Amino acid sequence: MLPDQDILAGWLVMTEVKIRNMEEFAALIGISRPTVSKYFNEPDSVRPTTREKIEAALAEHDYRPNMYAVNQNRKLTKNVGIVVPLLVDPYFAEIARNLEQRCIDAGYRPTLFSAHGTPSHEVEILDTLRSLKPAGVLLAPMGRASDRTALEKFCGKVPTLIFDSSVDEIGLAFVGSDNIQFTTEITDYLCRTGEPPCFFEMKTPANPNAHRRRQAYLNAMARFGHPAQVISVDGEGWSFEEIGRLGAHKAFDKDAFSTNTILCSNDRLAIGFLTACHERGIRVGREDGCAIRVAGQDGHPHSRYTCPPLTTISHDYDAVSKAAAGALFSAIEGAVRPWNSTRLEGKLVLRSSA
Amino acid sequence: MLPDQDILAGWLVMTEVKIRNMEEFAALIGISRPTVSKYFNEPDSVRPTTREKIEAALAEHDYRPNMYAVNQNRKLTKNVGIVVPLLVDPYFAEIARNLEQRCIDAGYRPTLFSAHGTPSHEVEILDTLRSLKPAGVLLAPMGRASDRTALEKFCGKVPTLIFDSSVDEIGLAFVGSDNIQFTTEITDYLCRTGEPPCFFEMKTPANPNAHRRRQAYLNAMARFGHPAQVISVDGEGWSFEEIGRLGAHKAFDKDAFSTNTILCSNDRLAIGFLTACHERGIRVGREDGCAIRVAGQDGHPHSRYTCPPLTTISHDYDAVSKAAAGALFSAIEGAVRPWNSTRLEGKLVLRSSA
DNA sequence: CTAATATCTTTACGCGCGTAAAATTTATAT
DNA sequence: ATATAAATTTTACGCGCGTAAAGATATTAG
Repeated sequence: MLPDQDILAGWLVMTEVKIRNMEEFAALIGISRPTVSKYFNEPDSVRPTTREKIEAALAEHDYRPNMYAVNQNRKLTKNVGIVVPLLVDPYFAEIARNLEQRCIDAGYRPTLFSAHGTPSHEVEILDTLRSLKPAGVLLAPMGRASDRTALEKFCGKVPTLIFDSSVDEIGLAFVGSDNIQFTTEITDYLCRTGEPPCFFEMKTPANPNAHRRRQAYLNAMARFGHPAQVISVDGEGWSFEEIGRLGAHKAFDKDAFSTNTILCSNDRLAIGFLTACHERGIRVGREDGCAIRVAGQDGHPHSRYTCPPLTTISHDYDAVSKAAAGALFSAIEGAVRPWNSTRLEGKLVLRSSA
Repeated sequence: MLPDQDILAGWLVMTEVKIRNMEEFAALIGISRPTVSKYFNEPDSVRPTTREKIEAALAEHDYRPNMYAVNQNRKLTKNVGIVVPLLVDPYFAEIARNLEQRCIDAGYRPTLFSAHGTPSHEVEILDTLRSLKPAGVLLAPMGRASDRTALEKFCGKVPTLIFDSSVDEIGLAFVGSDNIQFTTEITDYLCRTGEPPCFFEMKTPANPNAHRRRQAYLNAMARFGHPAQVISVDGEGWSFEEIGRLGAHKAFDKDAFSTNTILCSNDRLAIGFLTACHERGIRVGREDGCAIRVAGQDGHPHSRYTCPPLTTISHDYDAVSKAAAGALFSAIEGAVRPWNSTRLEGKLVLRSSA
């Protein structure tokens, strides 16, 4: 019960009243706590007139339910975890941003996590996540380095949608880009507009997308009747630019390229490749006077600003995040569907590098 | 109380027992719940022998306290909010990563937030943050567009350390880089090694760092006895690369540069500037045959991979985040100090662009 | 206007844990 | 061994809210 003098004080001084809990807040408006509780869980479940009263009071006295008390008994909260392998990579930052917004719009409370390129970190995140009792998780796994057992165990306990990089048949479903289409389309473009490309990649790529892309390149070249060449460079970890740069230098040193067109497995490798080209004084582009053409894959946020701007095939960020978030939400809300994989097409982005 | 058959089952099947709460967990080990509770709040506060018993049980039955129940009564949790204006900018992603790790190492639970370049988002984050009852917050404000009133109000309720971009005398303290030193040092370098630079910036910069840098440039040029030229380009928002690119084109069109050396207010502007140069066929660098020199400021993670690699003056990421996190933690743990401002020096990174 | 229905109020309990106080056991010092 | 301090157990209460049940009230349909 709220003492009368407090109500009076609140009436006189407005925002000065400190509301400690739902009880006090309800008393202030003159309705019962259970009704207020109902409002917070489903605003439409109360009569319009009471809803107005609550919202009016809400505007004046900035009370909000104690989220810890709210979630204590709830078996599933409104939390959604978003996990990416490396937030310092703007590609992941961008898709995470997109997913985050969709969660908010759907009434969930997203929390962002990055494994920062460290597999052990990924496991710790899953651990942390479990104690958050999330309604669901959107997870872009690290890939090869991921602890499969830990992932599987986690997916068994929390509704998890895998995106970006697939781990076979784990979680609710997979949503990502169609890497086959990516590489096929850009290979096709490169073949049509100049010398057929070679394929520049990491020897031990971080995730299976890279393998799909290599295979798609090989298939496309075979279909077009061109000789294929894959250049796999050394390097571990997530410093793709540096790996690309060093690998390019090494390849140039060995005169490894049998063509003037280089298709990189991803944009970050291509960025490093371009740096190496600049360092060697090699002009890159499709114009006259350029020695080689370089293309990437991903539509990395930075690809527009490389020198020359990078021709690439871009993820449909919006479509991927929409599909991923949508699939998770419908699963959370009860839809039961067998595991399935959605792979969305990318769009060619023609710029001056190739 | 745990029924005997469950204990037996636990003994036989090990991890099969589902422990629902601290009561059951304590009963399993044979100690009292309050002691277990004490352990979780301060492992050293219990006798070594009991601690061992608890940790042994912990290793076997993956029980962890319900964090919602734990935080419900706690006035301050172990949560720490980390808020940046734009996580898609690798500069912020990198410093956030650094801060996050320091929080974990210090026993706090960091949660990452990005305003995604939208001021209203920043306010919403502060709102969300309040309901998290964080022990403290590390906040890099958006700057000019921030809602000062909201910031001030928030800082009055939650121990908040401001970093990166200062808002005068708000929060516990400010930790950031010494923009004066930044610009003075790189201006000095440019003057010593070639034509004195002009200063390329946004007309309406996002945060006060830009003003400090411009002023430091003007002061340095005056001190060195060189004529100063500031080129302020149009553009709102956080798409610095595009603003730099378009601004550079416009400036070149008007033949605005009175010198062959351009010092950009930050690296992202410089990246856009370099793109414009490439688009116009202008060779950038300090070597023979280059038309202009371009330098940035920030030591952006990407600056190593521009073409040419960007000469810049880099934040001491490690020192800044160490000072920021340290100041917050000591304040949380009771240290009372008047508001103060720490500005750390940057290090010149010489690359081929200037 | 009455009946049926939707909404609200009252009352009451439980969640998982923090935490205080008093009694008891254990460790350490004399 | 005894006194003293430290750690632990027992007991008990409260936090802020979800939620169920039963009765009261308001709304809508007929």
